[in-house]
Amino acid sequence: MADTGTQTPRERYRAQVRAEIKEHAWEQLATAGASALSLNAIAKRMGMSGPALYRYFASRDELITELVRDAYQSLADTFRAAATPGPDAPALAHALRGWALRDPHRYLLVYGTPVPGYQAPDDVTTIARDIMATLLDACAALPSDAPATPFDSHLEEHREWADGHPAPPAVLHRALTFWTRLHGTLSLELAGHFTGMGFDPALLYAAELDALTGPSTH
Amino acid sequence: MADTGTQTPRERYRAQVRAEIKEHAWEQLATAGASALSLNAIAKRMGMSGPALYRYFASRDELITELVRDAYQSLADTFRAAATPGPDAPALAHALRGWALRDPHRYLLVYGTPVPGYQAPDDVTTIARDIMATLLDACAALPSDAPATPFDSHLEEHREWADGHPAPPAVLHRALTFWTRLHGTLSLELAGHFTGMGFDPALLYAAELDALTGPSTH
DNA sequence: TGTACATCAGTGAACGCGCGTTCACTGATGTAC
DNA sequence: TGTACATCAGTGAACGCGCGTTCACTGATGTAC
Repeated sequence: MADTGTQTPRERYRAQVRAEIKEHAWEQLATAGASALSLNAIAKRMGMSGPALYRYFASRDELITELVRDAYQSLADTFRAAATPGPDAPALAHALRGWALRDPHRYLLVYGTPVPGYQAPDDVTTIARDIMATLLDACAALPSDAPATPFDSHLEEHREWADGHPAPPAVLHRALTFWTRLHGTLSLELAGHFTGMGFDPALLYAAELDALTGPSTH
Repeated sequence: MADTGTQTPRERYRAQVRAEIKEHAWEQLATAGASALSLNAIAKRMGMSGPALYRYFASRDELITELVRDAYQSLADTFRAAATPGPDAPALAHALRGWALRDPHRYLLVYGTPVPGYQAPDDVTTIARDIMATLLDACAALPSDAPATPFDSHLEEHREWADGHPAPPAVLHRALTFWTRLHGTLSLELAGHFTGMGFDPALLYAAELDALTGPSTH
């Protein structure tokens, strides 16, 4: 990630094995679920002995933390890329859904049922704020015609989470709404609650997006 | 649940112990998470030996299935109670949030990250449809002024999930939207994604409800 | 270019643990005559 | 009311398993002179 140029061969090898461990971890996450993640199983699938992994991760918890961090970072990168041509809420929405469907377990590691007792490290919060900032930019660029609601004034007094972003409360509200509505359809879809219902989840998602941005953008 | 009158003492005792096991299971679910549910641990906390529980549940999976079923049924009952004075969407919304906050792990067992490989039994689907029916009734009673969307016509052709309910597509759409939006804020709140953000999740939830029903109902 | 030494990846054995589940058994509770 | 039998709740031992993690060790890779 940083300083790739001045790596010694040993450092490069370490980074490579670490990455390979994480790849196997993702695989295992996808097939067996988050709580079944086992260092021994990963080692076995890599053709190594169990204790060998302790050269690369101090504990199982550290590996999970790393996976969570990577998941957040990957979403932040995806968002940033979707917003590079300029702030664009529909583009963010599509990027979010694509990112989630590409690897549902990565999405669930971030937004799924929290692991009891697990505490996300500080830098994850930083990345989360970065994601929110991109979203706020996009919502600020949206044409605004919605009337002010009581919740808007509540937000005016509780805007620390916007991290200094100059958006007016209506935009803060819209960003939150954007976030919760898309997450609502997406998480129900990923949890399988729409299977067997007949309709196309993608269209429901698109309908929610339209309601948020105005049908004109479609 | 059924036939309580003609129970023999032995049957009554069985039912009692089964209930006690489930209570301990919920407790353990709340403290250790869904995947850490252990028959042995439950038995120990009840002052029994591990194998004793096999008189009451054929396996760990059967116990979990029973918990899932109970969770669905309890939501269905809550919904039905909230709709007894008459179909009332805001009442359902408040009932849903109350039900979720009263026991977050029960909510998460239904709507959280799905356990890989776990397949819900058929009667759960039946209960889920019952819940949806109550919601459809409430949405049908709501004043309707929204313009028809492209998704509405898609729903017109994919309405099997409404299980014969005569609601027009706009109502189907509204019911789905009701469901996904409330779930969106609720699940993010329960997963802790709003902690440290400053605003009051209850107000965001109320704002979403207002947007769904029109501010007049508040 | 060669030798001595330090670094470090990986191994295998071991520890203690808890899990789900089976099995043969004991002892109490209920039933039939 | 009393005896013989069937039912069934619960026990303790056992099986096999996989887990996270530690430890002392081997052997290869890099570094310093």
